[in-house]
Amino acid sequence: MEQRLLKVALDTPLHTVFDYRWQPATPEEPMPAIGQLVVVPFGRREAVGVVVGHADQTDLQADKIKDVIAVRHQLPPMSAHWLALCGFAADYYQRPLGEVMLPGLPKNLRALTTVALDKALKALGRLVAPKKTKARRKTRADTEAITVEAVEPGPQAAPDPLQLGEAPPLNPAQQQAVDAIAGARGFAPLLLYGVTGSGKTEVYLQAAAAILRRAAEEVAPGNGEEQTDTADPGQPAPAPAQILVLVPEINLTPQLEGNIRARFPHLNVVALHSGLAEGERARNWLAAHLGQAHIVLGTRLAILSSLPSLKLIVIDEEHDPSYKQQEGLRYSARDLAVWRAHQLGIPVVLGSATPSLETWHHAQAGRYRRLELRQRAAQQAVLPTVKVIDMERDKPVDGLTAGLIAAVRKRLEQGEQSLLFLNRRGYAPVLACDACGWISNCMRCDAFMVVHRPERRLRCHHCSLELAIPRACPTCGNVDLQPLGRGTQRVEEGLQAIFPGARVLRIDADSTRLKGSAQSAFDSVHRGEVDILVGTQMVAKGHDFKKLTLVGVLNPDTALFSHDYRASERLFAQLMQVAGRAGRAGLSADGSSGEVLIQTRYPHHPLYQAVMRHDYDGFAGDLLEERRQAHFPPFMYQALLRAEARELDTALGFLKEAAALLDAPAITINEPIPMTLMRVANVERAQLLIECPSRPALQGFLKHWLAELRQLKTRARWSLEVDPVDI
DNA sequence: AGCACGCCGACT
DNA sequence: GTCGGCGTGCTC
Repeated sequence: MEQRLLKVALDTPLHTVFDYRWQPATPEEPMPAIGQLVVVPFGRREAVGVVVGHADQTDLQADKIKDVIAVRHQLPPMSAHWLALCGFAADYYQRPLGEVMLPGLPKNLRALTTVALDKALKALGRLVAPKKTKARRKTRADTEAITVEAVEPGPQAAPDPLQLGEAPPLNPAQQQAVDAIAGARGFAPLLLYGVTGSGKTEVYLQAAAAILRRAAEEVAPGNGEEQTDTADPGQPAPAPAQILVLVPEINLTPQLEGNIRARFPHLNVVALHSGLAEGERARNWLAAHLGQAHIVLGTRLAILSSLPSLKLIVIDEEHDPSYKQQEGLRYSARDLAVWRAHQLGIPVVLGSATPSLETWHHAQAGRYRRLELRQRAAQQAVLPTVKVIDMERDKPVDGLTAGLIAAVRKRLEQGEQSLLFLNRRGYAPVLACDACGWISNCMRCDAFMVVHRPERRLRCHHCSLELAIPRACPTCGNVDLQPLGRGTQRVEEGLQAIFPGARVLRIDADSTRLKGSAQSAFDSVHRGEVDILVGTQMVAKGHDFKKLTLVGVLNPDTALFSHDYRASERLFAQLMQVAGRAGRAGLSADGSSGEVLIQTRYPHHPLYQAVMRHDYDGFAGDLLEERRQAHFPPFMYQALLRAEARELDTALGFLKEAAALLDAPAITINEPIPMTLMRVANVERAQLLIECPSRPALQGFLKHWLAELRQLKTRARWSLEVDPVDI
């Protein structure tokens, strides 16, 4: 019997694919290929799905099967590799296939009409062509300037589209890294381990250049001659190779995007992240899918994009927590990148000054090759001096010790910039009544409402409930309510009082709520219009402030005693990262290197001691040993079953039932426990941790267990997270 | 998840 | 008499 049925993946939480009948509209219409997008009726509505298989029979009753409505023939089908990637992610994270495949597609491709899709396709056929001619014109001008002394190129010679912007010379360690990446054959996971400012970006750029160049030579051995016979003038030629560069947050790394575009002026570089407008996102996604884009620079979601000629994946700041999606399909873009590279047999570069312990462990075990950059690449730049200020001896006033104030004053006098880092936004984390003990609890969450003084509001950072700051205590009427502790707003206020003439700027989620305001804030720092910058982790990433020579860390101690065993790993990375902001451009006016001052009550804590020595190796070694002994990741694989309900007992009851359901050797099912933040927005939450030293054994168990769980009748909403990061 | 159907309370 | 609450059930 002829194959007339299509297996279609749809974006629904149902763990199945759906069968549809296909009838050609005309006798010539070809059967939709696997990977093709189709429109199908689904329940009362219509939906776009992906064809994942062909069949000629089904168990379903014939009258239940509906016809495919339309086939998106104008789009080439998704590649077998992309389908395999989605299949892996669906299996691994225990989610339906359609939930992996479809939410990652731009909305314009999932629309029921093709208007936006056709517009984007048309724009790509047109937009890229003029861009190319423009680039060529520029090339010709460059060539003329250079060829005055060089050999005159033949009049017919086409300009080399791979001609690159000027690349600075590499130091030996960088050169070795580039050679290792570009020279890799087959799957090659490489850890590029180098402190901030050691020139990792240059390694990415030159390795990318080498790979693109080699691919171009393989495609056209005739030394840059164009294949004119097959080329369709309206359709740009596919890129000989594609490079995917992942960054944690694109808005915080505009410099990288600028560097890539400047280095590869003749290549098609596209961005993929959630901040793009729909039209642009669709165009960029299509440029990648059609093979037109040479370089895709994106956030974690870009790992699920279609890249038919992918030859290299780079993950910058691979340790960054934002590579883990924290809702829906809770995937790790870093882990999927490694899988993808493995499946394609290509190199994947994991870059970091403070690698995740998982990656470090792989490198130590020899599974990942370690490439090390020991020195800062800029000639005068040296590592900043890190010191601790003992808050027991130098008591802070308004959160600032005399030592830190003196250091800031010195930088002011030298006309240099200071950055004060504090991971707490708002004015004060809690408002309290001295008289009766009332504190500003959120009425919907187990959390305090944070004082926001400029807005004169109390805000819950978990459910975003807002109230005006009460004028008097709601329980006893006392008018003297005290803000306890301090956030960035209060530090900003304190600094203004201490340094009345200084220009203080606060950068945090509150001050940059408006679109584009973060960029303009950073620009004003770059222009030297700011003396003292106060900020949360937003300021720790990416930015290279030339005049910044002092970094003060106000009170990082809380992370030392967190119940989350990953807190110290994160704190170390954060301190190293923010420390890297100091003195990137070179020496301070007084001849010293950049300076980092950490205010703490525990100056002898091993974590701070390691930061002072810039000793990631030692710190990571100790931490890994602790993890080994405590049977924590990366020596243990975990999954977390979460449940939430209006009543805590409903959630706990479900988890207890789940825990009793199946037993398996080597699988540890812990006691269900209420979550640290038990109640959010009036929903009670609890969780159950499952552990196993073998990843395949855990995977096998989860598959059966979840099938059973789906049979349970419960009022609790539940979800499973594989490889959880926040426990 | 959507989006239906379905069966009980307060409104014009 | 209708609007609408969200419980239950289905989607090829």
